[in-house]
Amino acid sequence: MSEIRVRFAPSPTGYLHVGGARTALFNWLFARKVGGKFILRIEDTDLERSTKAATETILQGLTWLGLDWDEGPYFQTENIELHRKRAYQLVESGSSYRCFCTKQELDAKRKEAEANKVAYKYDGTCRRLSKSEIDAKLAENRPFVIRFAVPQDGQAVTWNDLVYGEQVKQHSDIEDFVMIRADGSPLYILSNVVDDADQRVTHVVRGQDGLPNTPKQILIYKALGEPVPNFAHLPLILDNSRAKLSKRFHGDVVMVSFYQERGFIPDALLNFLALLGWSPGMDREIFSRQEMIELFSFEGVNRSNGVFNFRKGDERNWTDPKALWMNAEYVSKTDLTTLLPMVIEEFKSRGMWREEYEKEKAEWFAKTVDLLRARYRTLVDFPTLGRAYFEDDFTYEDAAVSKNLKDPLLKELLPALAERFAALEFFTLETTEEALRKLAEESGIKAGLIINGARTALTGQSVGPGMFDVIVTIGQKRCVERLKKAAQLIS
RNA sequence: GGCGCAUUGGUGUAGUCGGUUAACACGCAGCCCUCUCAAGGCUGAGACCACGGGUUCGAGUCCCGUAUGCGCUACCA
Repeated sequence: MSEIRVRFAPSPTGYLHVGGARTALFNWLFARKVGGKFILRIEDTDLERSTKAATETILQGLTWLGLDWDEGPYFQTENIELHRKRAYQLVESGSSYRCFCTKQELDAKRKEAEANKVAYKYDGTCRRLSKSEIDAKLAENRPFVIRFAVPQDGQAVTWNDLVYGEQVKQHSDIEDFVMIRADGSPLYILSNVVDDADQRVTHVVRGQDGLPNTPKQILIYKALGEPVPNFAHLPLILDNSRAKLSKRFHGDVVMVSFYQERGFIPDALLNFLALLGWSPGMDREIFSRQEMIELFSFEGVNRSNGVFNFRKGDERNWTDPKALWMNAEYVSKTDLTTLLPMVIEEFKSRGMWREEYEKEKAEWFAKTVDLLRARYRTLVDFPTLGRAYFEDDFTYEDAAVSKNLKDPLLKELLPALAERFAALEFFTLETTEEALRKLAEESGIKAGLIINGARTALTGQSVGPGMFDVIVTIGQKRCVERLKKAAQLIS
């Protein structure tokens, strides 16, 4: 059994989007599972639209996701000579031919067919050209394209798609497609096959939009005398109105880089993407990379298109709620030692990182992250929602202030609490709680009033971890200062 | 228009060879816990398995048709 080889072959015409990431993921999972090779090939033959920046973005995205490739990146443009050579080889062998029809002629025929409501298919005019006719046109320097001569034998192309099962396509339904343009450049349909053959790809795993041109490609493989690879087509990802996901319409949510910016953990995104179109067939949804690798199979891939459940303009659910939930799971369940570097990175990129966090306050930092994580959904939440735990210049949320700092009694109580906190010799969960409850008791009011008032005074928010954890985390000195300061907020 | 693929609650999915009160998760609602919460616990609503015919004692599961959606239909990739 020879080596199994798969490839991810994006065209560098933009960012890496979630659909592409999922295709890459499935290729990667399969390769890792069977001990094969995962190849990266950049299909940059569309010179007009391909950019160096897009290639960078794609590589960066895959790297961030941890989808490491074993070979490449290969660039399709570097192989153009081979593509051309192979096409001419087919002309020699008679399975392809030069077509001198002009675009204008073809357009006219297409229009006519449309007007008559007949399916347009190239009529094979040039396929019937005699040797002398061809030589004559060549002598006149007439431009030509190279078309594949689809067998007219009433047979069909068949293959067993690993996801979609047995497929049959009649030769008569396939037109003599163009492989080489008049300017001599190869088309995707050809380049793709030649590169896959050249790179000895054994399994073509790609989006379902590649399904219709698979028969054509199989025809090319056969004419070239190359082994036909296995094909596995993946369902597409649509939006909730069943339209294709696009940057133009949906904005940044389709870009992998956006998830990185918004604080996603790569494993969480991968986990979510994997389940969008694949299921290991069990009542579990959280899988580590290793588990996904072990569990992956094409039989588990769904055949119907998946819906990316996201609504524009919902700030809280800025992407599919399930993706957010999954990321939250990862944020709160990932080993702290694994999570910490990611959080630290987040602080660094926001200029909130301090030397002491990796020295004398390293333990404090880790504990604080651990305390906050259960309520956070993304990495970004730590420096933003959690700002008050790390910086003194946090903001008081209006809603929190009006909810918890309403009672005039607090104007006296908060400073009083500050006094008692300041007097504490040991600042612990127990001592702070005792001090606070005692104050409440002596004042004849419910502890909750002071607790919630303190919450907003200390963090600017109305939600958070258990209050005494918050108090101890923020520390004696800062608690005292903030309690005094907050009293001024009360009218 | 032609060719192809698909169709289980709002979303993602499970339902091997036809016999289940159609399962799980997200989301949603309510309740509990509690010093708060977007955290945790519990409960619930929500699917006549697209529709119509068959086959069968019995179909989400098999067959045919229809509808709908999506893809392809380029000298784009």
